[in-house]
Amino acid sequence: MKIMKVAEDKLKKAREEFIAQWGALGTQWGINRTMAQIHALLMTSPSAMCTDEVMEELSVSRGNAHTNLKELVNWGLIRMIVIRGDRRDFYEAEKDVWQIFTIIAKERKRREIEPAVALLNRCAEETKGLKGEDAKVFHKQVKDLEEFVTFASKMSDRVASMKHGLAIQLAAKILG
Amino acid sequence: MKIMKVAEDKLKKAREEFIAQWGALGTQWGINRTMAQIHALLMTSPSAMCTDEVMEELSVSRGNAHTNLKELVNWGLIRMIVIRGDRRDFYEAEKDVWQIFTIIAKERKRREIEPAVALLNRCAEETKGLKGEDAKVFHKQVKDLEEFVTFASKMSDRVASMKHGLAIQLAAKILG
DNA sequence: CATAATTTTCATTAAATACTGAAACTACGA
DNA sequence: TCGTAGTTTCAGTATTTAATGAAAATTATG
Repeated sequence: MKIMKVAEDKLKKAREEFIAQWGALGTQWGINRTMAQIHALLMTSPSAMCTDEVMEELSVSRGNAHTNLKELVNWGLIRMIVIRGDRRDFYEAEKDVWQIFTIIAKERKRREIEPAVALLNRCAEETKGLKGEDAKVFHKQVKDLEEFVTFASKMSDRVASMKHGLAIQLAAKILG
Repeated sequence: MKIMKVAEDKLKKAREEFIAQWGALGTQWGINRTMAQIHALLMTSPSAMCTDEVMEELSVSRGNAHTNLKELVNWGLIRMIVIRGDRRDFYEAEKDVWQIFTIIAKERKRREIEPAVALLNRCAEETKGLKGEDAKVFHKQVKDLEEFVTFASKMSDRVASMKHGLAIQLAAKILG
């Protein structure tokens, strides 16, 4: 089609920008560009897509598309679906923002918080009761960090396990 | 000193582990290893340190030490101090965990949240009122994300600007 | 002002991470 | 059982990011 309606063109441009930039942002939060782009693509797609469509839309290799689709399935941000009479695997994104948030919070906790807590625990334990100025300073700092991070972790769990509506109520209290 | 007391040895081991592992964790949250290690080193140091001491302790180059010390000062996680009669710059870490938390939250917001909000705003604006199934799907998703992220951002501000004591009270409510 | 101590910059090198493309594998229908 | 369409893996390559080390700039001191 040579001539495209202005509205269609606008949408296409906006969507392309969204996908490209979401990919760039992804690298900021420690997920690779392709993974973030696929996520953006599927979140804003009106229908499920197969691997080849993803490859085509983002101009990436099959291996790259495949790896990142699987990773997104692992996270729970997208799911594989089967279409009757089609041998290919299709994928669709979770679109509920609260769900997306809780999934990401859970994953971040697993990768960023839990190892930190484990380390802090270990270091606090190993230096408990040691004498001397240096040991005191070290132990206190590590202990303080441990308590704070453990606490923050519990809070995060609590909030992430709420129903969307309840979380909104809580937020209203805080902001109000 | 050839022979070291057991207690000193234990402390040294624990501190070395803490610094090494904190560095590894740092890479998970998108800050480079050296920066995280310097932070760990200074947080658990009983006194301020100069660049050469940092280089020595972590076995890193002058350039690397310098760059990351400056970056930590920028963040506000450490500060430069002057010692009478010594030309060298010394550095000491902020040790209060609530302060550390608010500084990190602020920086993360600036780097991760704000650009996302700007993008979502732009994309929602550009597709407002467009006709067609695809445009509707795109606009709704982007709008939902925008609202959620804006909201989360406000919450984060609110919590980070609280005094430690108040935050604890609030947390007690949530956990209670 | 000269010089010595220290900090800062930056071109180069090294390390970590992401991507490609082709081969191996799997499942299915003829 | 063979051929085909699709999926999965992975060695090699490209890209991105971090670290080095030496030179340039800055600052204090006699």
